[in-house]
Amino acid sequence: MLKDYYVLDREIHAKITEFDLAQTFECGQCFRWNKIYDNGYLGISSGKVLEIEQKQDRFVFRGTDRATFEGYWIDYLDLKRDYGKIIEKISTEMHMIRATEYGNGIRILLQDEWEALVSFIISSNNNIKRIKKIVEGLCKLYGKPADYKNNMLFAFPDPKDIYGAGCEDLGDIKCGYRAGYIIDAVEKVHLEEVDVYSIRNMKYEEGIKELMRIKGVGPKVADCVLLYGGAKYESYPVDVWVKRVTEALYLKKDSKPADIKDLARNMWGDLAGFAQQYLFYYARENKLETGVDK
DNA sequence: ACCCAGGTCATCA
DNA sequence: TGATGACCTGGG
Repeated sequence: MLKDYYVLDREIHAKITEFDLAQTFECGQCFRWNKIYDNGYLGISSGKVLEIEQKQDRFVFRGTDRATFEGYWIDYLDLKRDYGKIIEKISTEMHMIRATEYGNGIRILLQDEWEALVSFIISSNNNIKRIKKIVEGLCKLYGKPADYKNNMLFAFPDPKDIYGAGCEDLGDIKCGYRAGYIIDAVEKVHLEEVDVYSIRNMKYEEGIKELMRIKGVGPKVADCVLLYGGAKYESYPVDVWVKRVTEALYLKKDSKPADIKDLARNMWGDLAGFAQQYLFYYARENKLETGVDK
């Protein structure tokens, strides 16, 4: 966790344990952080740009100031949470011990709810590379530009920025049949038929029901939005990878999503979301095949 | 050509 | 409720 930090020459220097940029930004939870040099990432969230450089447990934050760092990025990067303690709590057997050792620097980001909603609508039946491309296209089309050291970044557009557009207007971003889902989300959120900005104050089940009123939002997408944008850490999104790895390690093949979620709830309780992230990263990075633990 | 990718929808029993 | 196909798009 965040130990101490100081501001020097418009840079913030900090010592943070249990934090790795590559693991955190490439574990599949977010789509808008890019590596710009070795151990350096550049991203934008809620219209705020941030560059982060890492050397072991030392970090340098650039492009921000003390007030924004304290008022926004500490929460976004979840720097106050003791991940050592979480790892200790969920590592009750050897598989999770291995997974948490492998991804011991993962942190679950507190993303903007609306951005998480649209991003994970786009994620359905899709691959991460193309998801990133489509999200970026949407931002370039409707988001506010912000330049940073010769990099042109675009904020994720608000519902009002996209409202009025039709599916045909999204043609250039190549999101296929998901265009209709995005437009439905824009309309329902903009017209306040769905209150995505209140999911952090709702109970888990309530949040699921609220989100699933949008077309293209099923159980998996709703789980992701609640975990990554709603801070609902009991959420256990079950996608092909998590299904595969959970079955291989703890269950049998062809289990039902409900059974997989029950197991997660029983084993990890309100920390299931963290467990899910370690398992997902572990399985995907090691390309674990069905039933085979390499 | 076929299958897959951080699934969901419509349809049918 | 639960099972079955179809589905934009791009890469292997």
